[in-house]
Amino acid sequence: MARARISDVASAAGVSVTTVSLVLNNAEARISDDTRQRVREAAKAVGYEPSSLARGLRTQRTRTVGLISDEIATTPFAGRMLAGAQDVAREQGHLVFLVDTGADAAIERDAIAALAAQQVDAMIYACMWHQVVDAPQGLRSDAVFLDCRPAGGGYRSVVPDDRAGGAAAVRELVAAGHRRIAYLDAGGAKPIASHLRLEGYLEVLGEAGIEPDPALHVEADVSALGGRIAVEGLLDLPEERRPTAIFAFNDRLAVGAYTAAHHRGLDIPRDLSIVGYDDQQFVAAEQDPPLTTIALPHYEMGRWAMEVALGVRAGDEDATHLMECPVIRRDSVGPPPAQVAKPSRRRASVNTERPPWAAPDR
Amino acid sequence: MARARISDVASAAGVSVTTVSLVLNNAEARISDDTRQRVREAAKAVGYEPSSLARGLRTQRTRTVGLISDEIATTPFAGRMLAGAQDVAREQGHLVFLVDTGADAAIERDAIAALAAQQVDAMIYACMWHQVVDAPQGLRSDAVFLDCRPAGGGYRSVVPDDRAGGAAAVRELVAAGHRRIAYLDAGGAKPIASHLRLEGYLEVLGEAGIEPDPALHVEADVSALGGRIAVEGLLDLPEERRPTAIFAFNDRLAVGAYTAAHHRGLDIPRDLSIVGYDDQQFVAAEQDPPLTTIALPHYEMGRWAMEVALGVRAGDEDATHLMECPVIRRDSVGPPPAQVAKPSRRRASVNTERPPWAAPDR
DNA sequence: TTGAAAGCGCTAACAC
DNA sequence: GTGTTAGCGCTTTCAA
Repeated sequence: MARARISDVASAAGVSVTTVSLVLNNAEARISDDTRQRVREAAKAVGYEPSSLARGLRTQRTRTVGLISDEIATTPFAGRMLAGAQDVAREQGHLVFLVDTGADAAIERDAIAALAAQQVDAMIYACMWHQVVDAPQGLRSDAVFLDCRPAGGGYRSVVPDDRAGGAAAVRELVAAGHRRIAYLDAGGAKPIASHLRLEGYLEVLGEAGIEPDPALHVEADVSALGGRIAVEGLLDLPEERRPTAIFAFNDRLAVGAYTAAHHRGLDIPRDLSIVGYDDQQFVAAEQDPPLTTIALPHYEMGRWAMEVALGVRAGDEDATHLMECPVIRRDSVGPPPAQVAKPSRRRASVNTERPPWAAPDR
Repeated sequence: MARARISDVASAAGVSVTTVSLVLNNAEARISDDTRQRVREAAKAVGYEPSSLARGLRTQRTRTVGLISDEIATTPFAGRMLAGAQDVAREQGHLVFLVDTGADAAIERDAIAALAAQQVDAMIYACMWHQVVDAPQGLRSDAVFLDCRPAGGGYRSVVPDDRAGGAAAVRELVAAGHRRIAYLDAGGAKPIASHLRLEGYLEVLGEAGIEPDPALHVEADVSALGGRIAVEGLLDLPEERRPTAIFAFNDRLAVGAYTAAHHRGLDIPRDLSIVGYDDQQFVAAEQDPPLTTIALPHYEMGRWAMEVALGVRAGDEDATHLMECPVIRRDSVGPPPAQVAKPSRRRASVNTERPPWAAPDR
């Protein structure tokens, strides 16, 4: 059977369509309770569901929002942003159009046009990871950027506070007593977060009066293998320069550090402490031992973006909102192995026996 | 400035709206090339973009599809299904409404109603993993189920061929020479795939004339830790009953198997071969050594579902389409360690030397 | 307290 | 070849 229209409800209830519309939209209007009742029953009886299309055409508001992203939906890293955005959309009675563009400019342009043709009430432009992007042509000026910032400004945006996050990570290590802390950085086309986290790292080293050792700032291919290789290099350092703790740019790199440590027969955190970044779902918590890390507030950023886009929350015009990255304490951080007073003759080598400095010191 | 309407284009080009509509929709109609040209220019000049709302209202086709899922978008496991579905939607000029319900029945019901009110042309009901579900009330009968089947039938659906996938995994191991092959199964509320893969396992054991050993069918909590614990049990078996290979229900469990093996000082694949399932993005390939596994054809299933939903492909009415799970060969499978003719005195212990039987036998 | 009617922007049957 | 016009299903102004 065809969809019931408002006129069907009207005739079933013996009133005009105006009345039906007024009742169903809970208008203030003075309609007798009796009529209200009749209309509601009639609507239920004929199975009436208003057409969003017709309503949208008339009101010029569609209760619809477009979320365009590079590939957050089809990649396993940032899905929680979608959850946050969707939850808000649902709370506000909106539906979301999602389009992953694979970072293809042509697809992006078409998507923006299609979304505009749909007359979405709001638009969110999201990235899989924190970056500065060129705002796509044709993007409406009230769009909000999620996990990225437009190169020229001019839009509201939300990104993680990676500098503070990096600082928090290193502070965690300093508080445990570490002084020789390496930063296992991302190599190649360094993401902006890598610079920011480095700043946090240096800042805390400064606070703690630790002289940064350039040898402890290493770069790696962002993968478990890349992390492993770089950490092997770190562990090859002469003992007195070897790090007792590693702050990894992200959890994948941290996983590589685990592998390198295990191959050396090193125990985490007894012989080496590690803190990651991202709190990647189903990886950070599943390491052995579970990885202490800094969480990317994906869900919260998703919520923030949608709230601002829908006008539920006021986002400062043309400003970037920094969102806190909380420390997730698990079991990969402990006190450093006891100091060796003077350089020993031992060379870096595969340790199968428990190293002498490995006894916990508290 | 307000959106340009079709009438703006018409007056700019000095023609009627009919002509504009005909031209812009590439109708066969007899319109002079000259007019076509003028209309196109006028449209571009005023920046005309047709309103999908008005068009949808008039034609009763919205070029829009609703994809409702439990949580494929917000969880890191099945995002590629979305990529497949989206790619097809884009190719067909459709936009997709995505709603993750978190498997909440009330949210699901509301979402279905909202999507119906939007007059989506098609609807896909997707799950994060292969399961049999109760078709939600109110779901239109031409909806297609993705990675799940409706309990009572009556809908078109696509799921992975887990039985064949399980068989392929075990065949891989048998071909490498293994006879003592464990199935590291999912415990608890066993997913339907667990039964199916077990069938495949038993089938291939039968083909190979291997008597299934109940001690080699173990269950684990579906997590790396769960896998590790279960595999430790397996490795504690007396040598002659100990498995030389493990087929894990999924990659997460396989990761646990890696951990257990490493703690025993066992090398993969020299001392123990492992095959996983899922080809989970960024985990299977990043293991050390990279994990041989069976891929879940997420992208292809997503494509299939959208193609059928949009009528690009004929899906058999009320039938479940089984999609092949390809073997992804990496480096975790090798020949079994040489047989020890009679129980030896060697106990399970950390092997640092390469065992004499480790030479490849083909 | 309720109803008539205009109109949101478009397509398509029909007329010329 | 091209134009007129009737709706698609709704909201909302204005009148009664």
